[in-house]
Amino acid sequence: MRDLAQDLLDWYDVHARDMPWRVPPADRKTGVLPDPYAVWLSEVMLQQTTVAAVRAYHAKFMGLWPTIADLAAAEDADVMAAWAGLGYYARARNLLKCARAIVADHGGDFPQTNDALLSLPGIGPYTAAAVSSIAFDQPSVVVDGNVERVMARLHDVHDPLPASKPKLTALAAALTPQTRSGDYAQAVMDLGATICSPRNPTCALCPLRLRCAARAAGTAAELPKKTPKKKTPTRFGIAYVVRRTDGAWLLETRPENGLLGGMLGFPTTDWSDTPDPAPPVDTDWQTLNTIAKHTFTHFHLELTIQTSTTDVAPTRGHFVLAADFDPTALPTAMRKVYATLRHD
DNA sequence: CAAACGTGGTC
DNA sequence: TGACCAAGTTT
Repeated sequence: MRDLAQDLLDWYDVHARDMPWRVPPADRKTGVLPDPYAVWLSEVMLQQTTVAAVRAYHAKFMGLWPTIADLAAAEDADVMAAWAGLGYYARARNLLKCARAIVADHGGDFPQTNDALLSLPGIGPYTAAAVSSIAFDQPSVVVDGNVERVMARLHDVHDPLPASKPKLTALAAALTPQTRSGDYAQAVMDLGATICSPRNPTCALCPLRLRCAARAAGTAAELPKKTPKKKTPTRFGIAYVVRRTDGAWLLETRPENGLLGGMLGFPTTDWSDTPDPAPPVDTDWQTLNTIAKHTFTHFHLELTIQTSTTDVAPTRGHFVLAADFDPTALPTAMRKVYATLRHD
């Protein structure tokens, strides 16, 4: 009886998705492996993020910092600015920590084993397995959202996530081959991203359809089950937009930890049900008619915008000359505040 | 272990 | 409009 993994690899040989950080299966068969730096960068960017969103950022980072030594030597603010808009900013902070640790502790060479990678900042179970298998062909067990879904359907597992994760991981481990490990990891994820998709899976085209338990039971589309989430609350705040009389903008680098940590933005109040006003300058304020709205993972935010022009020294933040102000270096929530200024 | 942590696309 | 979803990690 043919191996499930072999069926998947045969499918991947024909249907592998094209990505700039990848080496196609035909080339991998001749012994060519991808640049581990490019693979690691892609995997961190791909955490909870679509391939479509990652492509441009990956190209930008590889252009600005072609090697891990270049990235390790970069300024924090430049890296955070380049990451702006991609989200989950702790990833960018940990990306730098990881690059510097590899340069300082590993001579600039990527660790090749799952366990060694796991000890680095921003590298958890998924990323350690992905990098060790894709960049070094180690037989690590890669379990991401795609693999969870494929395993849940293949074995018709109805227990809800995240409680069922250990069971799905064990099923994935039983299927992981000892050879072509990198291709296999990418094959399962490609299958989950295309054929075995969350909604309307195209089972008729699936290389595993004849041995899929959920396909037989007619339950594929409703798996994996997930425990229901709470509905997202709305929080409120004030964003302060201060211009100096020479046109300079008052901006503030947010604290390392917490929401939008380490990112540049306009000074704001805290974000809560009833925020305390916290203007960064003692001056007269004008309130805009339009409210900037933005949704984060776990709450909606409605920001009232107050503006002023003053040369009074602020109590927090720093002025950035108009010529040096780049709105694309702001996270999306702050870009919406900026965009509101000209449309209000 | 549950919660925090972004964003853009889709239904 | 709103809820769900995407190659998770950290605390």
